Amino acid sequence: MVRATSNRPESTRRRQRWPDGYDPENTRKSLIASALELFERRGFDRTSVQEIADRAKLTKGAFYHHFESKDDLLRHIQEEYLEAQLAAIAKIEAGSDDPKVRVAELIRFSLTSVAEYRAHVTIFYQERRNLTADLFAEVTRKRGLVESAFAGMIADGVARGAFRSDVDPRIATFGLVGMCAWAYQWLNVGGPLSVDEVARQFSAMVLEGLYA
Amino acid sequence: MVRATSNRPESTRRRQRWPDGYDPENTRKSLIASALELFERRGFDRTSVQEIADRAKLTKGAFYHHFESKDDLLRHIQEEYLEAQLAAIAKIEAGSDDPKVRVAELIRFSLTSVAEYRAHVTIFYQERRNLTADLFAEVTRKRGLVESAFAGMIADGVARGAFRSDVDPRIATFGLVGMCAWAYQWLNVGGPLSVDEVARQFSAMVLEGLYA
DNA sequence: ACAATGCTACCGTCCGGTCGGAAGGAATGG
DNA sequence: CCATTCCTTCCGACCGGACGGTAGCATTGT
Repeated sequence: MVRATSNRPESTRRRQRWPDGYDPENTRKSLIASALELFERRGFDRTSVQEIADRAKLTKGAFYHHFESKDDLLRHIQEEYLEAQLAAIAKIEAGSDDPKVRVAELIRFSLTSVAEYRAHVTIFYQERRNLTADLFAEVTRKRGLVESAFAGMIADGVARGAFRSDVDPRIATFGLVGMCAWAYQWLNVGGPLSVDEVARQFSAMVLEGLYA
Repeated sequence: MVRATSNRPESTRRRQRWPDGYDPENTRKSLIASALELFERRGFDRTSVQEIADRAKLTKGAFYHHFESKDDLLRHIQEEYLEAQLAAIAKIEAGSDDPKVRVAELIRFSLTSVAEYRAHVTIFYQERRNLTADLFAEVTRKRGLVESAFAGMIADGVARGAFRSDVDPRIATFGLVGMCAWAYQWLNVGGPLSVDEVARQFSAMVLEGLYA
């Protein structure tokens, strides 16, 4: 439970040259990749630092050279995912302002990111409580921004008469977010259901309803 | 990770009488209650048996008298929840066979059970992987029955023309289940949103759509 | 020389689980 | 009615192992 950030100022770090194209930053990446896989499959608590190092064909010493603590690594993973989320939201908000289009876009984007960042997402939702209190608050805040985007678009749709007036934007948002977030439990990239098809079905269900 | 069931054959157990209405079965219950609270708040792995015992004003010795292992307790909690789920499903299936009514009922029931069994639900979804492989399979199977109920009702609605013909029952089911299951992340009984109101909104959104 | 990188060995702590036994009601037998 | 034994419940000390993290050193490129 060590505090303190480990943000290494990339700009001030002189990169060392290693033989035959070896890049020391790769070890960091492979440690993260190793952790992503292990955390996703067995959870944060049941994955030891030793195992993370082993899987990356390194040692604990190397791990603790690159990360302050196990928590620090978790934090890194969470932020990696959140940054991607926020960037994508911004892109959608810069596009069409038709509420229907926006909601459909948001659904599709959410599902895409679940498929793409599967391990990140799983870890994000399952291991949030392992963060320190203040870090948890920060992560929750950023996550709230994503949900606010949903809520804002729906509220906008209601205000402009595109959506039914008796829709409660907060509740509808919870439903939408849940629908999409839950996909991390069952949606696999190689599976029988394509992301686009799922997105289309979800949009149709939510926008037009199931009724014939 | 001990196997073996701890099902004590109640019928063959002679109950002992204790002074002033003391019931030894209360010990078991308070251990479970203690664990429910701690598992929900801090997770299975980060809760020690000692803490569970402490909170119930007992000792580890007492705990291991009533449960075979920590896993055994988790298993007990999971099954407690699943039994309640399956019973409720059966009740709905015995009621109206109008697909629209059934889907609405299922949504309301799902949300109600999330509100009522909040700790159980949280633990169920977050700690499934801590079960042994075969127990996990069993739990997943039972959970599958619940989801099959959703899927069956939607497929039925499509077949009978109540729902649009281009709806994929599998995907719609995933959406519905996700919407409801996700409620464990935000729905609180004492909160500003009543379960019935949320259920009505969800039903309207899914059945009639958002469009004005 | 120096900084970055990675390795080995080690430490203190905590945790799941075990074990022998204490307390005391229930059953038995006289 | 008392004495003995048995069973259930619970206690508390303890064990073995695993885990997060540290310290010191070896190697290598600049």
